[in-house]
Amino acid sequence: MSEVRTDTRRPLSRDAILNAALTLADEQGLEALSMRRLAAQLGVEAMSLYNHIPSKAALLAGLLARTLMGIGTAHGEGRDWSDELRTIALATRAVAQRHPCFVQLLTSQQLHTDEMLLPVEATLRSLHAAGLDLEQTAQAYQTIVGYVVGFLLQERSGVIGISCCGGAGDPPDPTLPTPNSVPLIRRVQEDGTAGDRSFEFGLDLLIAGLSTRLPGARPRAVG
Amino acid sequence: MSEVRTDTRRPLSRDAILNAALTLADEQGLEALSMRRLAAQLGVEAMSLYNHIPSKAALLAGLLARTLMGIGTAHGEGRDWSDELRTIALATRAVAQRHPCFVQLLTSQQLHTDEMLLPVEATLRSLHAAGLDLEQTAQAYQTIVGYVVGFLLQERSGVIGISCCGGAGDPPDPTLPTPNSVPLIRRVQEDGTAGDRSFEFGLDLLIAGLSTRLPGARPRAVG
DNA sequence: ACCTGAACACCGTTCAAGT
DNA sequence: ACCTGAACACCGTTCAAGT
Repeated sequence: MSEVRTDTRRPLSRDAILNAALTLADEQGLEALSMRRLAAQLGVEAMSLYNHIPSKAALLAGLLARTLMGIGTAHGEGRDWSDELRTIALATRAVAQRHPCFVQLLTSQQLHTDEMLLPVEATLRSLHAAGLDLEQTAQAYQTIVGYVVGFLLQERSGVIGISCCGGAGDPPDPTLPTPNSVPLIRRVQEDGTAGDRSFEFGLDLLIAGLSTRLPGARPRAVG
Repeated sequence: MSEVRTDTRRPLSRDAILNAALTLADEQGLEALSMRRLAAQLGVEAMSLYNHIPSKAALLAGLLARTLMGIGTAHGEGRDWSDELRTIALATRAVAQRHPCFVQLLTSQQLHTDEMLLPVEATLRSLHAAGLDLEQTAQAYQTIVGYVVGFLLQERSGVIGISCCGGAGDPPDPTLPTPNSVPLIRRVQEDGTAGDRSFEFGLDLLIAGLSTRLPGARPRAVG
């Protein structure tokens, strides 16, 4: 309203842009995040953003890096590598629950900047330091991360899986379209997919399997 | 050249459109698939497509349904449910290798039409018929599909994981940008991620775990 | 019935101009 | 140094018009 209180309108930094972008993507979905809409939200013209961020791809990379940081490093939080893997898996799921756009962010771009690779590096280091050799480290990482991301994809936005049509999309048809074409899916849905329990079920299955197959476990990394 | 041989230019059906779209997406990447470019490839104007396909979303749904069909149903191909799960997992990976755009197709939209849900239904039926109850069926399905899709995401296009920066994107920087910021990732990459072996390692880990935890296995479904 | 041109409301991004 | 308007090359989609 009044152009006297210019103090309230903050000076538009890269950080402020990332903040606004993240809440916009979380609340309205990643597909609603356009440079023009983001600028409008910040009370500024679209082209002003390019003074702080080189491209939209860089913006998305920044969002992914920022959310990835929320996973943490789990350094020394577990007594052995399997505890650390478990901690990281649960932390990843927590981030996905805190930020609805996280999984889509993660699965729609490469981890090509060092900033985004840091959490990966930290996890690998944590496994390696716990006593796994290079191949075992890669194996454990790849298996667990595969499971976690795949599960989250099913959980969020109903992609792939069975989850009850929830997520970003609108309900496909209020009136059941074809009543009995896929009956078992409906029954499984009505039975209810037990989210937390189901996630930890598979997670513990994997970790237990890895523990018996990868002998390198050590009680505590010294130094 | 000659407008006499109109016979060679096929009459543009939904099927021909899907075929052209799939090869375009496989060869140039899903982000290169636009209605206008697809039409140009078919020697037609963009708006002509709307006579056969209601929207771009429907086009993508059709592509996903078509590629999903390639997984097959694995009905009676395995001796028990764990063999059937294994068959489905390997078939899914085979589709991903045959169609570079498959994983992106799968992780970027919901399975909201019955056409796309049919392979899921077939898999569930196969598990249920093998002796698992409803909750066990959901559990086994969710765990395996999570792992498979997550692994494929890492494998294709270097999303998430460690894989050697390959995939749809161009190499981020020929001159190594920051030589020692993420040293362990580089070492793991150079060590080489053993694709097939790594996939089956985790897969068998999961299936073995499921086998011991889900007691409902039966040697052969009767009828 | 099927194809088309023009048009609409959006995109990301560049660039010369403003302050 | 930072913001802006106009412009460019793209999108998906509608609609009235052609055959």
